[in-house]
This record gives sequence, C-alpha cells and structure tokens, in this order.
Amino acid sequence: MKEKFFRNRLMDWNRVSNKREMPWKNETNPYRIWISEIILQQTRVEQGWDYYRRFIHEFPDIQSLATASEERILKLWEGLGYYSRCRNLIIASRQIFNEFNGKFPASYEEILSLKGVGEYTAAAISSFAFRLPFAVVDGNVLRVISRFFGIATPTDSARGKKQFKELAQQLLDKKAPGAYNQAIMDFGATICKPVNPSCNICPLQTKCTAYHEGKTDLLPQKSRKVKITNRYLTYLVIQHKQKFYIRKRTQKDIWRGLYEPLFLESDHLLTEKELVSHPLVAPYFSKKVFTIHSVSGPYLQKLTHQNIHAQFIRIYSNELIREIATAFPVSRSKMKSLSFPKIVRDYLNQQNMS
DNA sequence: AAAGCGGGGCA
DNA sequence: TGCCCAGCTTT
Repeated sequence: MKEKFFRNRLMDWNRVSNKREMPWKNETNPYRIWISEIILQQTRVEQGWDYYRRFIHEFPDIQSLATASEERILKLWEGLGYYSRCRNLIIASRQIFNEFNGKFPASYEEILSLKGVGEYTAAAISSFAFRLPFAVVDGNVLRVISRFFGIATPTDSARGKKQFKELAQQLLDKKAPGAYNQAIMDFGATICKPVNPSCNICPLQTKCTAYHEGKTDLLPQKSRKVKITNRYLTYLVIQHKQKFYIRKRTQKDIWRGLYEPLFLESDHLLTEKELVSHPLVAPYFSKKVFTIHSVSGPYLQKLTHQNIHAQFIRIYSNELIREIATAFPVSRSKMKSLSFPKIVRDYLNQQNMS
C-alpha cells in the first residue's frame, strides 16, 4: 500500500508538475531512444544534449550509422568521455543491421543482447519505444527508492542490486511503463536530488522514511569508493613542416581508440634535460634533427579514477621521418577530423594547431 | 565481487 | 575536495 501511494503520487506529480523537457522526450523511435540512452550513461542530461542532436542529424537511422566510418562516429563523440560507449555503439549498430536486418529488435531480451546495452538501457528502450513493462533502475531510481523506503543496503552490492530491482519492478505502473519510468527519473533529477533535495515541496514527503528519520543525506549508500592515481604524461608534439606526428591509442587504457601525440609517462613530468636524453628521442636531438620550440605549462585533467598531469613539448623536426614509435605524420586538416582526448584537444586548440 | 572507464557540475 | 551523473564490460 505504501507502494500504491508511491506510484499514484509519482504519476500525479508527473502529470501536473513535471516540467522537464528534453529533445528525446515522448520519442517512440527505438533507434533515437537507444542513441539518447547510450549518450546519457553516467552523463548529465545537459552534457549529452548537443551530442544527441548532432548524432541524430548526421546519423538519422541505423543504416547511416552502421555504414559510417568508425573515425567519423568517434569524432562526433569527442569530448563526451567513456569512449567504450561509442565503440560498443558501433558494434551494436552492425549487430542490428546484420542480425536483425536493420530493424530495431522489439523484445527486452534481444535489446539486452546489444553490445553496450545493460539492464537499465534495455528497460528504458523497451518501455519507451515498445510499452513493455520493465522498470528502469538508474542512479535516480536508486536514490528515490532508497530514501522513500529507508533502504540502506549498498546499491553497488549484489544483494542491493537484487533488492532495488525487485522493488522497482513492483512499483512500476504496468499500464504506463514508459511514462512511469520517465516520471521517476525526472522526479529524482528535479525533486529528490542528490544534494539539497526539495523535501518541502515533495509529494512523497508524508510517507518518506528518510525524510521522517532525517536520513536523506545518508541514502543511498555505496560500499566501494574509487582510488585515484596520479599519472604524468609528457607529450612530444613533433612537427615537420605542416605535419604533426600522432598515433592511435590501441592499448587497454583510458582513451582507447582516440589519437594522441607521442608521450613519455613517468612518475613526474620530464624536464627538458630528461626529455632530450630519453632513448626514444635522444638520437634525434644529438643529431640536431629535433629542436625544442616551446614547452607548455602543466595541464591537469581530473578523471573519476585518475588525475592526468600533462605537459606538451613542441618539437620541430627538420627531416621527414616515416614513423617514430608508431606515430606517423598527418596534416592539420586530418588532425581536425580525428578524435583526441579533451586535454590534448584543449592544447591543440590553444596552439591553433587544428 | 571488484576494477576500469571521461568529463563536468555542484556544494 | 568529494560526490554524482538516464551504466556497462572486463577481470
């Protein structure tokens, strides 16, 4: 009965007071819903908004996406982060194009089988596009439910996931699963916010456990916390005439699939002296093929799990070298068309290099 | 079960 | 500075 109160109040709030608008709201095209959901994984709505627009404009349907070049798709993703989402999106588009004959799958299990689609995204697409009764469980849902029912089970534990998923499914309005899922996420984002929730105007306040026990700031609970490592990358931005040496990141590390200038990683940023004596480039410096043109100030990018300290050493080469440690020379216009990590793109832009 | 994976906003 | 964001995959 507390469940019924929750559902009814939430749906009433949605009809009367939910003013949240987004480009993909009331969308029923599964392809467009899929794109929006992938973009929004671990990403705030405002941050994903323009990416969604650009994506749909250039790739309006499965065929256009499935037949596009990986480089072009990754370019549209540049700056958005979590690039594995983009790689998986490409794989999934080909899955749909080939295995499902270009028609977006219409069952929960089939949708879940798509690369990069987990339980949340499958429930979202299933309910929004196909009116199937699957409850979404995202960060908003976990927060709203844990507070209202006063559940302190860590949301990232196996027990917690099962518990919250079952309760979420029980709460779902089976007659309007899409509207309900949209409502609970909007509610979490605008009323039951992570910090300073608007309990004073909350339609669920009268039966909210966390509110009555003064525990809204203690819920939901997580068990794990990430430890942050510091990394120091000294980039070698080598230029010969109008070409720059870059390479593609292929190792299992951050920014896989993106491009980069060469860099040397150590436990500190390299000094010029350390740089010119490094085995990789020392011969070029001693033969005066390379000369240092400029040294940037330190750049810092804070990621969820790493602090990236970077410095960019701009180097002129008076010889055209075919390849330096897998890096090859490309033109400015080619640089523009490629996807670089944010910290590198910032430097390139400031240097007017692409 | 735990770790890895971006970038940005907010208190 | 720490936490969170329409999470998923790999180990």
